[in-house]
Amino acid sequence: MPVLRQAEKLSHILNKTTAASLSHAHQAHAHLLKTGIYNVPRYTTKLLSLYANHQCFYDAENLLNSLSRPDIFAFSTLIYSYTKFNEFKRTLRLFCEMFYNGLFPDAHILPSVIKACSGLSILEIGKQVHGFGLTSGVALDSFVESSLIHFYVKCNELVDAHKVYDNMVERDMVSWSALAAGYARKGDVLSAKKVFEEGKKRGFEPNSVSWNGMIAGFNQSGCFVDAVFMFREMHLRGFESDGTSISSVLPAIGDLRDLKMGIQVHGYVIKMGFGVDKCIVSALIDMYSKCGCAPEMSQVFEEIDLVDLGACNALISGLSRNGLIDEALKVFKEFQGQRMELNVVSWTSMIACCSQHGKDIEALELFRSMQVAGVKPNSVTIPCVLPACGNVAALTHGKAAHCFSLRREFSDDVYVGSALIDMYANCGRIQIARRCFYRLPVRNVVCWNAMMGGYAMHGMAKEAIEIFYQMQQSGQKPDPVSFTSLLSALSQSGLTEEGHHYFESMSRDYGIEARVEHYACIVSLLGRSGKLEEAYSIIRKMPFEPDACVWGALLSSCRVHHNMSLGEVAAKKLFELEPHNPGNYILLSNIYASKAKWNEMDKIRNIMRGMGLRKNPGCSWIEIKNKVHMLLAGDKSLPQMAQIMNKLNELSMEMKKSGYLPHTDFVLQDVEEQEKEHILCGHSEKLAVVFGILNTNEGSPLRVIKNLRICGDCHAVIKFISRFEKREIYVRDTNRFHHFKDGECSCGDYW
DNA sequence: ATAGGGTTAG
Repeated sequence: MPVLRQAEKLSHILNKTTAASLSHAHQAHAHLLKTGIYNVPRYTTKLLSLYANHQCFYDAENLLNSLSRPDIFAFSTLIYSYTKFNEFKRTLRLFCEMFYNGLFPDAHILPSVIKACSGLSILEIGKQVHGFGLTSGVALDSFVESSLIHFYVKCNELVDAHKVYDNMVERDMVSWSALAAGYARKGDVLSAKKVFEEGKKRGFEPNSVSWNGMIAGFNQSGCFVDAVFMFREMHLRGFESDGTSISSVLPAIGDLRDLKMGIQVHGYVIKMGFGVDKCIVSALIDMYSKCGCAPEMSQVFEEIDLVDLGACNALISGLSRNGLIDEALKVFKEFQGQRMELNVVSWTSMIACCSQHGKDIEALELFRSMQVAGVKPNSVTIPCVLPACGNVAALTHGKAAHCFSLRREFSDDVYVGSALIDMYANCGRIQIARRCFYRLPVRNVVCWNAMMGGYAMHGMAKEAIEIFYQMQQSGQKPDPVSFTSLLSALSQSGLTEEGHHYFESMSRDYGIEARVEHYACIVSLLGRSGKLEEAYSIIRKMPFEPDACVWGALLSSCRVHHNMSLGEVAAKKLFELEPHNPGNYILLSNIYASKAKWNEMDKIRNIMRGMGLRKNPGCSWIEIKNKVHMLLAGDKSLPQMAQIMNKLNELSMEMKKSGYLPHTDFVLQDVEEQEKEHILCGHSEKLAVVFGILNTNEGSPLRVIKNLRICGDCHAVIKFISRFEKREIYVRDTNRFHHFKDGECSCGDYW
């Protein structure tokens, strides 16, 4: 067959090849191979683009590699497609190969290449591409420059983005809306609006992409008021919002809890027929959930014709946000049953829901199930599951999650890092927490606060103060949380003077007004050292209403220092603020008990009984050989209970011999006559310690975590055990570690 | 053939 005829045939096949039929492409490819017209760019380029649009990248690259002299069109076709399908690494590889083939990119290819650099957020490579563009002159093109602006914005280099913008000969709508959106995304409201206005001054009307970029940008940087403002402005200027603007503004409306506005937008959605848009529906569900409207949220979900995953996820997190944990779990299981392909967001939401609402074991179980289900946890999942590990001392699970992050290379993420610091500190491994902290290449305020909080929990005030100064030396300003951590560290160590100093300094030197949690810290700081009157006078001078935490801090201090009159004041307030919290009644009745005011004590107990309130069950966790054991006071079902009781008896004999007497106050009021005989009552932390002694090697330290405050009697008993059994014992209660060694405790006597 | 915008998890 003459070459011409063959070419015609090929051309015919290629023209027949629609997006739907790949077989024609393969046929044409075979034809190319058979004939000698392999290097006719017209055909190969067409074929390349067919392959690429079908995402048959293997075939496409095969074809490209078989060309003896691929031209620039062949490369640009494939590069364009790679970028279009987010195959950014392939884009960059091909870009390099172009140079090896002696070809130089033109202004048509660079935008795709730069977009790939944006997608991968690799600043260095992008800068090199930029440099090449400048030296070759290719960068003097508005398309290239716009993509460069976007690239620098994406890499958080606003200054460079602005430089590109400044050097442009002719700016267009795309360039200034990209820059304005960049400033909006960074939260620089003034610059964003300035650039936005400048475009208008030059005679360009913002189009829908410009408006949407601003709304989305403000939304992402937390400038919710500005996001909603832009949305309104857009309408005033006569722009109809499209689906994108709606789904960008709804989260902002939700965060502002602006239900009225939300309902208006919902109405608009219905009117415009946007109700079929997946993103909008998810955003509506999210908005209602943030406004606390669980029924409306569920209704939007009910009305969806074709349920999509985004909406399911929004529903799960919405239920969780509104405290409907069991509902969320039910819905999650239902979706699973309906063979819904749950993704990493679904699982992560569910895990977060459990770990945020005290269902730690469930969270750990879900984390395991998700991996069994073949869904890979990501850098958001890890910080959701780690607190659960910390709460129940599941160090092995925590370490596994740590290893997982190392393998997947997101252990350097600031949120993962902070959660790791927190988890290790909560599991009593402050040195590992410390190592994680110093390993982090970049730290934000959350990391610093986590480290300070860890030291606080371990009563290491000196180290906490050091971190407080280090963070400032490294240019990180403290935030309100930093002061909470710092003050609680000082409070744990009884550094009253210093605590007072930093409390004053907070507003004076740092411009941070004391929040209610800071008042709670300073009250417990003063209360701990017995300065109860001073604490009370601070409460009275507070510029806003003290909450239950503040009064609670005062009440527990009164309990420790046996101050009845102030204790009654605090308790009275607490009974108003949280009438159903049994802890407050118990504290007050314990104060009465310590003063032998049996009548008053009985009165409080009767009130409790009348309200049907029972003491929160105490429980402790201990991890032994990779398994977490939960111990409940008086749990008869524990297999080793008999052994534990034997051991307790043995210990109690020893204690009697060395003259130990239990506290005479509240502990004995709570227990059965028979148990009083044993001196050692059934409190869970004590059970956990003995359980640990029975099940671990001699000399190895024990780490126990308790959900409530450690009991005074247990405190003394564990001190004894630490000496008698020659064990280091760490017990963490609600906010700190008690380190028992050689009959001493790191925080001195019972607190 | 080329550039800019969206939902749900911390």
